[in-house]
Amino acid sequence: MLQDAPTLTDVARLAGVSEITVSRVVRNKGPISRSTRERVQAAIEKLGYVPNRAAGALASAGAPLIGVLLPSLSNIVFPEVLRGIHTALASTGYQPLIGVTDYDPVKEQEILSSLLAWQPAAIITTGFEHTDASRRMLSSSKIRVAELMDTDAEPIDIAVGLSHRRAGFDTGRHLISRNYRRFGYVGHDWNADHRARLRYEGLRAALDEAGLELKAEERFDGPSSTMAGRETLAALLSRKPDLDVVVFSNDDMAVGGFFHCLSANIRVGQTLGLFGFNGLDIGQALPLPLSTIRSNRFAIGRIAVEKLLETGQRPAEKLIVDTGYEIIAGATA
Amino acid sequence: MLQDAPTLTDVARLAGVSEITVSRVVRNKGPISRSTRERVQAAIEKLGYVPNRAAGALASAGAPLIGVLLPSLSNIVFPEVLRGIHTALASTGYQPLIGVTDYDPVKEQEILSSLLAWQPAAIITTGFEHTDASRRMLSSSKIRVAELMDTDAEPIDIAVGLSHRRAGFDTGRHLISRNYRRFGYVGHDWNADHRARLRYEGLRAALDEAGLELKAEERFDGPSSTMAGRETLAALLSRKPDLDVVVFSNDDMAVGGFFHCLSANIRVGQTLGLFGFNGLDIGQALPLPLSTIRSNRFAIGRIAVEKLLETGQRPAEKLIVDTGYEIIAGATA
DNA sequence: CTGTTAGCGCCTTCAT
DNA sequence: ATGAAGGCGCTAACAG
Repeated sequence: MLQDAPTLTDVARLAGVSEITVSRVVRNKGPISRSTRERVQAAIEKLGYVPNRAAGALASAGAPLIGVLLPSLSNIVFPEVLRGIHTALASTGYQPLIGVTDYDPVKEQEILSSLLAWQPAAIITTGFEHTDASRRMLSSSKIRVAELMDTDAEPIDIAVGLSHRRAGFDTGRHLISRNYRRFGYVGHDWNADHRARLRYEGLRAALDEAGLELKAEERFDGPSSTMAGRETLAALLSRKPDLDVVVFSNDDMAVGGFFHCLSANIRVGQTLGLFGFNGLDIGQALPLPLSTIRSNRFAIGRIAVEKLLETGQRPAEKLIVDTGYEIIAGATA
Repeated sequence: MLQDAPTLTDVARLAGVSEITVSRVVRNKGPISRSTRERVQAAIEKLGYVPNRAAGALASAGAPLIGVLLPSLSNIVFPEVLRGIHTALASTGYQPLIGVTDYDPVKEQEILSSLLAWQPAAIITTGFEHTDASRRMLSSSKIRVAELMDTDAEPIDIAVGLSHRRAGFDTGRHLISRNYRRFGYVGHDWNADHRARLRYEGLRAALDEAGLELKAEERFDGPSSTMAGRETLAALLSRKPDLDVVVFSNDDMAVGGFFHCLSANIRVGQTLGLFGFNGLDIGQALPLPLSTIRSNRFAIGRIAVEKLLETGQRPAEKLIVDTGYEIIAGATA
């Protein structure tokens, strides 16, 4: 801590006012005459006073913090959500307190309880998969809660995201309309990534509707990565070489698939179509821009914060904000 | 906040002991008899008691928080450092409080002061470029401070990172030993990214020592990205086609350069060598693994936390931990 | 527009 | 091994 950090009392004494007056100036709250405000501000600067947030939080039963629970920092998607959160928070005086759950609801519960111990103004979490205890903590508290990424279930308070099922469905529809018929799928571990599974199911539904089927699928047993995409596509094609398009669980995997095609001399977009999900920059910088779906990750984070801070009280109505998605036609499918 | 959250008092009453006894059980501190501990723990579970951290922080003049200042979340390097920090923190009871500075020392200073307001146990920040005011806040407080990424200057307390100047120098040496002579350089904005500039200077020094020079260089005016690397290499080669190797400010840029070569039918590793910095997964998943240097970003975050928590007091001696780097020979240079 | 009073929930210090 | 008293720095609620 700061050594001998000055307190409200010190400032008040120097400015010749009471503590509460300084407090009001600091928080910019309540009516203060121009002259006292200036006197107080001078004293604050002179002493280099910085309010003690712990004291403030205790006295007002609430901290200017937003608890943020992310499943992972390895998947670039979540740093981007976090960037959106940070951007929206920048001018508000709130700060994010971050926890990483490793896609584990039990770990989420532990971290949640330690975040709640700070009496944050709101909690931002990911998806709808929580333990009963987490759900209870969140419901019995009255703080605002945003569940991000997904809109395919009923939120506790606010949901911000997109329908992954529909995104998968539209992927299928889009590719069918481009005359692809022999579909393959390359995925990663979806016990962890529930939303990848929803997209897969949407894809299957679209194929079904058109009387088509997945000719082959292969799932890497681990998190998504470029290397995993590369190796898993290789494995898929060695089993089933005559596919005309492969849908990947996300762009990381698809970019890896693209690299495999380069190595194996497969003409992407002609012999074989490739389709991703997310619309990452890397995919669009490829020699052939990746065909994919843009999920609006930055917007998800930003909008979540905006909605959460609109009202301190949880409204009667649950709110679902669909941030949508767009198909990026690209050149790989 | 939790509605009617139970307090120490409630637990104490239920367990038939005094508050301080409960406090001791919760913090696992001081002598407690087996039987009272169990009685108290039962009461805690029964009530679902969660300690109020704000009150704890106020009473003990210090919060179980680590302030973390990162320049950016867009550059994958920093989420990886953060991952290391999180991993090391996981079992300690400390939580990270994160601020993003956008490479702006003034913004850093503002965020620093608001982090310090929580009385954190330590501050982790990036590089050595701080405002005088920041430096004063950090010095006059007695809390531990780690400055990450870099070891090319004197730290306030602890530095954890690598010498970017030497990394640049070794890049030059390595490429010269592989008989490259006609060097080009593709960079990004180094007003923001000071360390990219150090690597550049190291490279120049190595060339100098060998009686060589940079035949051409081009810097993108903005942050590094795959697309920037792609376009900037194209620009460089259109001006100066007869280079035999190009060094990039980092892997993102180099991967973009690789993509340009694919599009322009330049045979990488034969007609033209490419060299990056960081050792990102994406570079190693390319059809030709990228020649680059592995910086140990995860380790930097992890070690910083370990060292910071070793002692609460700042030791007399400043500590510099060199996490080193390795040349990844790769296949592109 | 400014001040007084009374805690917020916990921990430190000292006693027993 | 346990407890009593007091205060950390701030703010809510009310007065004036």
